[in-house]
Amino acid sequence: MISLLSDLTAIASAAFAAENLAPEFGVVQFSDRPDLAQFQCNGALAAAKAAKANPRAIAEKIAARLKESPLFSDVAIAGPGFINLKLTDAHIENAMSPLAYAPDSVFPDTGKGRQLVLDFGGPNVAKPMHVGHLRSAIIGDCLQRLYRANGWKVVSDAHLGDWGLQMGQLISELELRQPKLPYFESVDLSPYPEQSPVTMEDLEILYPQASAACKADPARLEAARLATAELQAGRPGYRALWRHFFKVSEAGLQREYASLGVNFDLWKGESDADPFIPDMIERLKNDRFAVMDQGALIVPVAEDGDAKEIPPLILLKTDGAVLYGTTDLATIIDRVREYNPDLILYVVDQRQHLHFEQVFRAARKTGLGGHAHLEFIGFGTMNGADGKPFKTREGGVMKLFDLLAMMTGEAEKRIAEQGLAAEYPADERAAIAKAVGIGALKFADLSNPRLSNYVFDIERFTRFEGKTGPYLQYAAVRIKSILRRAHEEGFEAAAPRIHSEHERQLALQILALTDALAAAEEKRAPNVLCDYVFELSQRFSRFYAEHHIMRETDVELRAARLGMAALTLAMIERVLRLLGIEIPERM
RNA sequence: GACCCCGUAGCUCAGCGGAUAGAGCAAUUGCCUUCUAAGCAAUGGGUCGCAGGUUCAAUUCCUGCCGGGGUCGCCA
Repeated sequence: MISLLSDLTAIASAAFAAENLAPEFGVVQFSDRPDLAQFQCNGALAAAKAAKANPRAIAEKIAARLKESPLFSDVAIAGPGFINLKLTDAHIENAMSPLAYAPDSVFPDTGKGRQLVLDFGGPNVAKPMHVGHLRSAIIGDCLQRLYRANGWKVVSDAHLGDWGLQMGQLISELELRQPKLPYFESVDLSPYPEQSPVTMEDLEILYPQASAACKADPARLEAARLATAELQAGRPGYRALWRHFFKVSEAGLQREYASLGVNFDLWKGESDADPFIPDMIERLKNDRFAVMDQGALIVPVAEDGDAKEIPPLILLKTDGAVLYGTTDLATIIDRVREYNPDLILYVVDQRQHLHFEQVFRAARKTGLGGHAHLEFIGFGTMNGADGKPFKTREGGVMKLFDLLAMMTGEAEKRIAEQGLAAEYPADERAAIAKAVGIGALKFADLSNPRLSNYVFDIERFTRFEGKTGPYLQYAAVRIKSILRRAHEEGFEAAAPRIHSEHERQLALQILALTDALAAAEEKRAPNVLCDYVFELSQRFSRFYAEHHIMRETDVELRAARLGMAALTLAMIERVLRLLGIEIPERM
């Protein structure tokens, strides 16, 4: 692992310590002024403030010590006391050399020995997946890949919504339509039929109608509530029917996630927490954490110093049914018992922030979270051109399946427009279009900071120019093409060397990946990776425009440049893999 | 009403205590008989919502205001 920033920070910290100043002042960062330096340390300014001393005088002392290190080709003081640093080319080349034969050594071992559980706050059973679930899937998938690559043990859970009111709504709706089905007898008639009475298509029609009926008619809502409570209480026919709903939906959801290239270790749902609920409630009542209030069983979670009143977490409704707060809390018990995680991340829409704040407080207060740090990873919405959450042209919620088809179609159009892949077999062309369409969508989504809302603009996302997924895929394909030709010509590659400013800038960016990976993990921010890989591709393009590799007659120089190209590709591949974006072999 | 997020170039967005505020798109201008020009090089474009405050230093932190989005116990 090569973390230039950590290494340089260690050296600068030692210099501060040697001057009897706090080593924390030695933080080194990439330079804000690339025209002046590669790296900078601003610690002298802060140290001067703390010691009420002259910042330039402190900077002079630190710089004098740094100049003793053979790593630097230049140590300079600028402005009020910035310490500007440049590395020697020899050091940059040395730092790159391990990467050339072990590219995976870029990954920082930040997660070593630590366990992460990733909760995707998944879609609801019996409802089709739509764009609202897109960001959770894309961001969550990127995070699971990133944490795994950085050495964490990761367990990801789709965590389907399968235990709430929507199940009762479906059951009572179906009961109304087909009262003769055995599931509705109040006595246990098991074994129930193995064949589901409904298909996914049936559910997609059934649910909106049930939902609308409940909105319009209080009696229907009451029936749905009752069915929910009875399902949770264990009524055999309802449980059997519910299992059919779950199975039928799960198959459909797995297909949709797979087409997006997203996989989970666990396909659990809220219902999997059910066995833990009775004990949990018993314990929380005994320990006086849970109290009755207005007919419901709640856990008060207000804390001193709250800027506003935080409502309590409701464990049991007046009718005895549980809510998602209950299952979320019980799920923590399950996860602590099963994995004893250090960290649990919830990748869920920002609008659920308050809900998770309540759950986390309840977990902390009652101690049932073990030593796990619970963290809410919120995200903004994908909006239409009108600034409202993205809808179909007809105003309905767009299904994920349709969105992916739309992206692939647009990609196909773009590829054809450019006359790319024209003479490739049709199936390869289709595969490229799919990779480009999905890559465009994922990159557009991930390159925004998580919390920002963004506007869906298919035309912009699928462009091959600018900061887009297709641009990056194409950049990688171009490098592949060069390497393939070189191979055909029998040209050897060697360790990358620095002969020009373009090579120096490219090499520094290659070496910045470890720090970018660590920063992306720490901030749980995929956009850091997007920024990194875009900058890397741009620097490669400059290098590529300036230095013609194949035409280079100096054999050693050509070999070093091939090595640089290969190393750049290796880094782009690694980052795009973390983003969940495929790179075609050719385009 | 309270609380949370957001207001930065024509557009979409970064940056979030430091040196000349960045990128992509759009605009203008060069560069393809040369590794895929989907690129590269260059130019123009900003009182960082408004008003105060803290600091040697504020787009960045604090307060107030204006504008947009969101949330506020028995849905998820």
